Amino acid sequence: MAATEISVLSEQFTKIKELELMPEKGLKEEEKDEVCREKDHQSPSELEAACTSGAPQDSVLEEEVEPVPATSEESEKHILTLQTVHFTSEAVELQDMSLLSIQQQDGVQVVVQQAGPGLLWLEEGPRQSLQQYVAISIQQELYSLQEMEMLQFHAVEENVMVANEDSKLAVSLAESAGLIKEGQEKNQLAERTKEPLSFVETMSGDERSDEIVLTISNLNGEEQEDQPTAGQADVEKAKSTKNQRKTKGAKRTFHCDVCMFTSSRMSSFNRHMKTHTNEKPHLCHLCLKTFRTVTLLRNHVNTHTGTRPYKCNDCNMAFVTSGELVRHRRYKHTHEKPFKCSMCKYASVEASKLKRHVRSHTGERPFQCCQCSYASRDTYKLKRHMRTHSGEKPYECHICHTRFTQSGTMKIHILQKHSENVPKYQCPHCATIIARKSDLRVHMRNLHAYSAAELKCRYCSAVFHERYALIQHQKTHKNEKRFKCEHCSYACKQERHMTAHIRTHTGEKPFTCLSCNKCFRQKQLLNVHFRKYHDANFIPTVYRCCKCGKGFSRWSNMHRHSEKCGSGEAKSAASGKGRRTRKRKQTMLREAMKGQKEAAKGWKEAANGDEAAAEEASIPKREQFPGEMLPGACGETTARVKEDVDEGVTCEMLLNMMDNSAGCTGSMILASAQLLGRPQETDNQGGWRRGNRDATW
DNA sequence: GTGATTATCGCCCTCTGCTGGCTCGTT
DNA sequence: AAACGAGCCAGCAGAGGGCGATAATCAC
Repeated sequence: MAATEISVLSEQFTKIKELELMPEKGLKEEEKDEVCREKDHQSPSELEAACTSGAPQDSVLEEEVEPVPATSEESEKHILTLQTVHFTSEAVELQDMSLLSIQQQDGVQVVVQQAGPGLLWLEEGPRQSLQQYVAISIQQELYSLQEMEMLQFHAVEENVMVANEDSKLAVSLAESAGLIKEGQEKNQLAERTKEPLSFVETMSGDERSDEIVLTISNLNGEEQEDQPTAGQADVEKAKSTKNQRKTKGAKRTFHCDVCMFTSSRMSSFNRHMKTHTNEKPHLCHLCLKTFRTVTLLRNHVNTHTGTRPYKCNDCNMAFVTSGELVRHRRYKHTHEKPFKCSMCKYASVEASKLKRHVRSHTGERPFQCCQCSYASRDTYKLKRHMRTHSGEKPYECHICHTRFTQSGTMKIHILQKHSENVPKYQCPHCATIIARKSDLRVHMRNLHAYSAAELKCRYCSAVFHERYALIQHQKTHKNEKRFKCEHCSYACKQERHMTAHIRTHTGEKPFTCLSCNKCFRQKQLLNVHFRKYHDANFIPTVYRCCKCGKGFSRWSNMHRHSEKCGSGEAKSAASGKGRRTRKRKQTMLREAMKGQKEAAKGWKEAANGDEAAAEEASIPKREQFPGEMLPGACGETTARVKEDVDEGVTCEMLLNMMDNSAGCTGSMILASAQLLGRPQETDNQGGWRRGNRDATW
């Protein structure tokens, strides 16, 4: 706290008037502004007080009160102008704790309380919670107290410079009151309490008016950085209130009534006052823009001429002002960062950057969006955020003209969409390559993060703590023939297959032909037998080579022959493989392709199937997979049909079964027709053409 | 009083990371 | 066909760097 000079005549007391509250931003937390809120209740008239009992009868209080902004945007600083009240010291009994109570017109009291020898307290305001004490010594010192209670002493020591002709005496109020030790710092005091702390700055007022300007600052409050300045200055007021206050015979102090500016130099003060006016006498002859100072004009003209006299020795940058060059060198070359964060290792070149950084520690968000609850820590983020409300997308891709709200988003877009050498990010834990780093992070979080909960395999008892490991493990169960025969090497994927297989070891044949008593292991085999030997309408299939026309009772024999003949049988299968590689864009096509896959797998599996059952049915396995599925055939149905075939059930058996089944679908018929190699006998909907069937069967 | 220096404000930028919708492949 | 998973992608915000401009202060 800068000491200020005051001039208080001996044997004079002063009364307080509240001169002005400095308007501030409305973003301050209310708890910081208790003092101000209290003051808000005070109207100018409230501050007009009259001496009550105990006050000298011959004293006349001259009260000048200026309006207090009645907003919640309280100031952390208050200017109290003390005007001398000319009553004599004899009129005041300097007894301990005597009071000079000043009754204000509307009932609000300003209590002038004598704290002790040499001290005068001024208790202000109607509420005891606000106790702005100003202790004034009879010996010309002026002090302040926020709290004077012994046990919760919150007053802040403030050196009050006494602008005396003979001496400037800085006396700590607390020291004077004997309540705190000499030299105790106000910061230490601040740490001792969480209650708002205030201190008083005293500034010498106009000599003739004997005004003393007190600035009460809330020590717990934050700095006034980034707070809006006072409202637009009233130029006339500024001119009329050139408070070139000075102390009696001492160093003059010039105080701006528009803002808090003070200066001991007239030139500085005058230069400052020009900031409150629109006076810009210096004209640029190139663009007719005007400036306040010659220096500003010169810098501006340099922007026209491109003159940048301050050149960096380490790079080709040049600047208009020397300050810019110094700062540039700190950023780019010397890396000198004088502003260091006390809470982390951050350091910055500029103080404003440190202030901005500190908000990341404090969580302060002074910049509130007017349309939503968002608040940002700096102006740019708020401005950027406002685009979400306006829909503005100022950044456009020069290639595809897509627009973006942020330049970074556009940059990523161009890099990923329009660049050739797109960077890829390899997952360190697996082979996955991901285009964006952030997505790689998501990948690692989802798949490679340790899971405290046990991730159990759905097929076995294995347990994992990483999702990726679980997935990889479960893939090992895919196509796994989990049912293994205890008596041989046979294995299959379905339990019913194993049941049928076990009968080959036990010899069990539960299905008996009613006509000849022949027994079979599977019902389907019995059905085939019955139709072949006991059904008069049964016509055996003859497979003919498409090249030479030779007939065969078994498809496998025909196929083996046709390969030697150069038949296109094998060729058609190869062309189907090519189609499998095409991208499936439509559901029908996908299903068709799936059916082809299943058919191909079924073919392979059939080659390793139950030869005994096949022999028993007298139909070779390969006859069951003559070619590809047509588009539209249900893959699942094909798989089911294939599985039955795998058990030794022939296509004819299946068709019979389906023919007698109410649940028979077109796709099932079509699948069976495919398996029989006679898709031409189905209609467009997969239905069996009864006539053809009858002719064949 | 004036120029130089320093401090401050404000703006824009980049880098970074998270989020959720979308798309596509798999189940 | 639907559910689900995973990568792609744009939107959005946090944090900090850099600089233009101007006011305040210092030195002469």
